Amino acid sequence: MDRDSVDAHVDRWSSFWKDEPAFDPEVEGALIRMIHIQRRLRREDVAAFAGSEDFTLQDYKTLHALMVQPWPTEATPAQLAEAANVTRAAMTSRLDRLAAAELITREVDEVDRRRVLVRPTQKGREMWNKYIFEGIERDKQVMSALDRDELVELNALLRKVLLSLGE
Amino acid sequence: MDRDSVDAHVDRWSSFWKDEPAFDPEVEGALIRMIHIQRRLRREDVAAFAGSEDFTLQDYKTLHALMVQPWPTEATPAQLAEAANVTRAAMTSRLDRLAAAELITREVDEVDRRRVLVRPTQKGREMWNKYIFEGIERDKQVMSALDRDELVELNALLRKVLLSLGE
DNA sequence: AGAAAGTAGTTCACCGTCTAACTATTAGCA
DNA sequence: TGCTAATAGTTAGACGGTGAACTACTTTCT
Repeated sequence: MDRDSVDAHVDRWSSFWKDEPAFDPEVEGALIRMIHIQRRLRREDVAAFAGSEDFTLQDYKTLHALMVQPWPTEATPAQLAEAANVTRAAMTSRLDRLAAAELITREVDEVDRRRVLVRPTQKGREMWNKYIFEGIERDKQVMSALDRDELVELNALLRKVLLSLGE
Repeated sequence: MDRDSVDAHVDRWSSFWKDEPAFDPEVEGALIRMIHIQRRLRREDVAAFAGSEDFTLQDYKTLHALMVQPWPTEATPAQLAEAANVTRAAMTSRLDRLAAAELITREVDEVDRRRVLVRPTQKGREMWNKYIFEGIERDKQVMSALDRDELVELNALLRKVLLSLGE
């Protein structure tokens, strides 16, 4: 098996801390590798939206968080903020943008008038459709080194971690 | 094997796109799970530095990027920017903070006077030592669901992906 | 050697996100 | 029923990051 740059990094630290049981090269290696994979994917996503002026990657991610909701496709700002991993305050301005572009609607929930229900417009659905498949394709490309069995195995391992964290 | 929230998410989309070969639930599942694991870890890191006013998580990450360099422990701002995944402009202000706190020194490289060499001070090394082990401990906790063989297997899979990306 | 192109770091203006109020609404409880 | 606490969303101000200039220095090419 070939070695990657993370092996070199982790080896250095393993020898530096050879008497220190706290440092686990396999744990650090796995986490650093995940960061690198995410970083690569993010850079490709940014590049894909580089020319897009009035529909940014951030707009897309927000719209995606909405479109990915179970039927009926709607969510509160708080839910979208959680999904997009930003504060509700940040989500407010993101939704302002999408609403101004008529990609979503915001409607007060009559059952609980504190809540707002966000829904995609037809235009919003079409916009999402225009980008989602390219995104999926980039995802596939990034993971293309693994065959089916390996992907299944990878998911089994990651699932185990996630379940242990109580999500 | 138990199912996690990502399974539910991916299953929904699999049925929605059952005639669409582009969508690969294993690819999407793996990437989303990596995001969730990273997010969890980040939140714990943020929480660990919540009370720290004059030495922030960002300060720590920057200092860490430096301390992690091979001997002699030094780096240019550009290298640190790459490691920390921020622009050189952002790294300038980060280094300003660390230099003001006397945790690093900045010195013009006499061999190539365009370059600046950043080095930790004794105080910087001590500060890093004060936090690094807690960080390692958090990392271990997050991955504690996997035994040794599983960690090795996980790294093998991630390494394969990373090598295919040409890093 | 001298001009042009390239590179490293910094500065600046702009933008997105965060924290901390604040408003409106609902839930809990005496 | 009323009073308090909690919750959802928004607003305002501060902070950090980005991209684009700009300066200083080095490399390349003729």
